Amino acid sequence: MTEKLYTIGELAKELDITSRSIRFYEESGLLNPTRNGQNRVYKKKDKVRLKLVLRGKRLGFSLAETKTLFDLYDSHQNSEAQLETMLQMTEQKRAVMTQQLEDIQALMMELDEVEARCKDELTTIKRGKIA
Amino acid sequence: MTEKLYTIGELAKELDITSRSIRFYEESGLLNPTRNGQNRVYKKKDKVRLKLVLRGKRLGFSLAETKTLFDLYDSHQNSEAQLETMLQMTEQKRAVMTQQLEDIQALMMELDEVEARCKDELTTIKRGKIA
DNA sequence: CTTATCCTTTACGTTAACGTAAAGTGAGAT
DNA sequence: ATCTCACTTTACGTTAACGTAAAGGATAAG
Repeated sequence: MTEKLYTIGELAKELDITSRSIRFYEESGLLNPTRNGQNRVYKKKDKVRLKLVLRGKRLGFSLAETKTLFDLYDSHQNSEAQLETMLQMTEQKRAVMTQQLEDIQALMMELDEVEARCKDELTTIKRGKIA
Repeated sequence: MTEKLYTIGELAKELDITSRSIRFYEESGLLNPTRNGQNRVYKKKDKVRLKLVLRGKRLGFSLAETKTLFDLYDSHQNSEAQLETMLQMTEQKRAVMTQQLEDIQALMMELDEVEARCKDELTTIKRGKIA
């Protein structure tokens, strides 16, 4: 069973980003694809990493933050200091996400209201047109 | 009952941002405080707006997007086109937030795992120290 | 053989969201 | 009176995350 490989273009298309972005993430130390000659070759593992980067972005992580997490995760040294740094970061992120959850819920409710009003208004307008 | 008023510094301190940011938001058309001479005077309504801007930021809204929403909300013209634009935007944002919710849940679970491992490792290390 | 389509590197350009410094105004305390 | 402090405007600087153009190499199709 041979592993599935990707070119940069394929990955870009599939994840709906540009090749430039992928190269930039590599420049930033977030990816390390192998090479076939001068061309980059991405494996499943690389794709997973890339997806993690994108998820991080959606959640408001900077590339630098994501890199720190990757580095911590990669270095399997697990020194006491490292672990505590890790726990500290997770704690912090948890707080941010909790806040985000609150924000999302609040905004969702407001969107519901706005939507209801809009639809109300629209039907009123249309009734006017009929009459 | 006289309404409570704020200076820019008070607002900045309370919301933990800089005065510069608040001025920048005004420059961007998001705020319109009254003046006492040359000094800005903020009322409750302005504070609410500012809070909305900050919540928007936490959710990944650009200032431009927030402004568009404010403008749509402010202009009470409620033309059919306007309303449909509004509905379209809310729909779009709802999608983004749904994605964010998924992302948060996924990450939360991973954080749980990481935390568990870290704590495990730490107690192991400490047991080693005792022995 | 050339045309097209990927890929590559190098390097300068761009945008958002402020930071920061300079220079000045107005009110209150000493 | 002058000092201090919070406010003001103007304007240039900064950072992240790419965009984009230039110039070229490799491979498959016509």
